[in-house]
Amino acid sequence: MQLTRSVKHDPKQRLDEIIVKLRELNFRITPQRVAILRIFLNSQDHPSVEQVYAQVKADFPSTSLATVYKTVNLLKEVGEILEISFAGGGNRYDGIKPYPHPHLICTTCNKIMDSEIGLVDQIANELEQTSGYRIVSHQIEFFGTCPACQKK
Amino acid sequence: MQLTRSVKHDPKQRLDEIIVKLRELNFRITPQRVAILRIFLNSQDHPSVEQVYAQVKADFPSTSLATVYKTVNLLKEVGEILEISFAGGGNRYDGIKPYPHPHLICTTCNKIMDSEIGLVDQIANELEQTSGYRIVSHQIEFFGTCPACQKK
DNA sequence: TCTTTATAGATAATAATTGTCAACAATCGA
DNA sequence: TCGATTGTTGACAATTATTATCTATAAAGA
Repeated sequence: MQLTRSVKHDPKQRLDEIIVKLRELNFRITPQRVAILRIFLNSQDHPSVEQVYAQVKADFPSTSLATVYKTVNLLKEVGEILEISFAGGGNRYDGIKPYPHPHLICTTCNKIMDSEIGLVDQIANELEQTSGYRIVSHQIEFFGTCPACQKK
Repeated sequence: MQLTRSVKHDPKQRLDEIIVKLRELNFRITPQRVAILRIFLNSQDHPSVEQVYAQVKADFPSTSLATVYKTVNLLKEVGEILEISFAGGGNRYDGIKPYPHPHLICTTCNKIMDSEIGLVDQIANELEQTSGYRIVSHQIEFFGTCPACQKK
């Protein structure tokens, strides 16, 4: 099992690639979709649907929240954004590394930080052997306090 | 950081211990709370609030869903049940091993299986060093298909 | 340009959970 | 054991996050 994959992050190139992909899958390229996609490709901070909504509305005031949700689901389904879900509030999304990877989540300010752990694939393989499950994905979140919040 | 702790599982003894603990914390011991606690201490299968509700109602038909939610929150706060939350449906709970530990979740039948990974504490320690976060908890879930569902 | 049909936007509906509050009952002290 | 105190229950309203519905619109291909 190989869960992770490498995606070089060049927002402009990825935007073009994703547009081609969506077109191939017979989805239409609307200005709203492009705007939302751009936001994801340029956000380092794992935005929520509500945050994306606020940003799209800045340039595109008529956009509906429902459209953001639909686009988020679409991008999730084609594998171009990753959903991060945990108790307490809405889901968060990662459009830069859209494959499962561990996160460090600050329970004070809600900041989410990426972290790569090389061992994940090995652990998943071991678990497959011992449990008989066929593992296809994972969700690994560590909760605590970020350096900035520790100082307060 | 030591996230895991060992809790021997003797439902009767734990019931008594938790009751003493709740009393010490000035919470009242009501029949509803005892009934719900018993259910958690005897469920191997990570029940949802709705499932617990159905079970309590069997012996105690007047119980309200709100009471189940309130009791779940209480038990969560005093650290005697673990909340397992992931996208798609309601939270699930573990009253047998109420400390963070990895799970294998079948995306077909929703069965949740426990799994111990010795490496978790080491990984958390490493992440603390490299990130500066102070880690206090984690949530590690692997998703896939359980052996039974693979056969279908 | 015209036609087809997926999509956007508005809003209703749903699901899970939390808040409110009066009646009740667990606990403690006399 | 009884009575007073106050935390808890149960019923239900409210909230939050998300999805479904439906009509007008606009993207894409002929």
